[in-house]
Amino acid sequence: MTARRHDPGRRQRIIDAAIRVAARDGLAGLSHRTVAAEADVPLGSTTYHFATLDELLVAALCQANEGFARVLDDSGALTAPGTDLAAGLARVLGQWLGGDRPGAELEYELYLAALRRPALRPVAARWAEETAARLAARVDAVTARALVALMDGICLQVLLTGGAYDEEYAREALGRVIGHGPGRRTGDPGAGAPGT
Amino acid sequence: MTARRHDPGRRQRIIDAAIRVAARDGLAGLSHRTVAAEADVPLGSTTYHFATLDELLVAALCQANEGFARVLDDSGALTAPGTDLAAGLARVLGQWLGGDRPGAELEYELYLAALRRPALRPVAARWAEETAARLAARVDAVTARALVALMDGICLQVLLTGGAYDEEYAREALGRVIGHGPGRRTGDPGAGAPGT
DNA sequence: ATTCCATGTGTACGCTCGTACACATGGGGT
DNA sequence: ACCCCATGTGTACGAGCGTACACATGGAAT
Repeated sequence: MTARRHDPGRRQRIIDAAIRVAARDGLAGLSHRTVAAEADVPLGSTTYHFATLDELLVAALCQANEGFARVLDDSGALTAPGTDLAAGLARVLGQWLGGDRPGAELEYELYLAALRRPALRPVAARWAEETAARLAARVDAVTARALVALMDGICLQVLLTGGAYDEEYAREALGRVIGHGPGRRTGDPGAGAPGT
Repeated sequence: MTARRHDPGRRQRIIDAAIRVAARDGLAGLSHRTVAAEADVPLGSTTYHFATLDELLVAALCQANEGFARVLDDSGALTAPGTDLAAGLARVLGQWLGGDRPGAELEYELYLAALRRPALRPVAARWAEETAARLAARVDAVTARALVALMDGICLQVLLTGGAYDEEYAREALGRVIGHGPGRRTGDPGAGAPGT
């Protein structure tokens, strides 16, 4: 296992190169050759470590999935029981979408690729489950699932339509999903007034 | 303009063929040649009517977008003021996802392609706006936007993870988003109990 | 010391692709 | 009647692709 005679980090460097290529040119621009060029390794090396592109995509998606999870964990929105969860999640989404837009687009493109590539589905499903599990520290399981779905949908609309992210709108929508569950109420039922 | 000497429906037939190809093999399998073969027209004809693949995608997405809209309209969920909107929407999603799964996957794949193809973004944005506008007949604008996002996220998770669609869960989540707004309350706050 | 094989490297084949281009044809404006 | 050009058709070219394969190399097992 420890035997990597010449280039111990070769495999990892290929994955990193694939992520850079996909972030720059999209999944459409990802091929054994482009990755090999980006990683500065010969073509045969990429085909040796990842016989098929799907294998490489799975490895890249697994690695990219950690991006949002890290932002979520670092935010402390889940660990502080007294805080407003909806506001915390809305802020996390803003950080993620605003901080590294190309990276966010890449993560989402890899995630969405599961629609047509069955090999990626288990990885995508695992990401959704793990995110829901993190949220389950603050709310019940059904609410957690719904929150993941809503966050997915909000991100989707921002990234797809190219529109700006509206944190206050996100907070309001997330708050409604949390509101009826056993999670903390924001304490002001009038916040979601129909007027506006 | 009315001048279509030999094959008046040529352009439309190419769009239809593109949709069939994309539904069968995915966007990755869509090319001028595959579309030409499916439509039974020579290669040059597809390049003549759609100089670039993006043009063809835009035309296909515009046409595919009508799929969900039709299901939504036919359901009557929006036109009957006295009914439970959340339940109606949940049922519509079930019909759409269960009725023509390949068609639904195609619609979503085209929709999601807007992430990397700016040419598709206006079309994707228009779909979201129009859907929200339809919902605005029953709820306020903010709620309508949130409902679209949540429906997007729910469909996404079903299609991406390959899991089954849970209509009762969808009804509950949609109901919470509507609940705080001017829409009808379901009247049973205990429905979202953490137990199940 | 010798052997073995996981790993690394270079090259070639056949395929599909987008694009370009030359030519055919016939309806519509003149 | 005539010509024009939008439309239709066939073919070719160069590029990039996945894949396969033959060969190089040097730790590790013996």
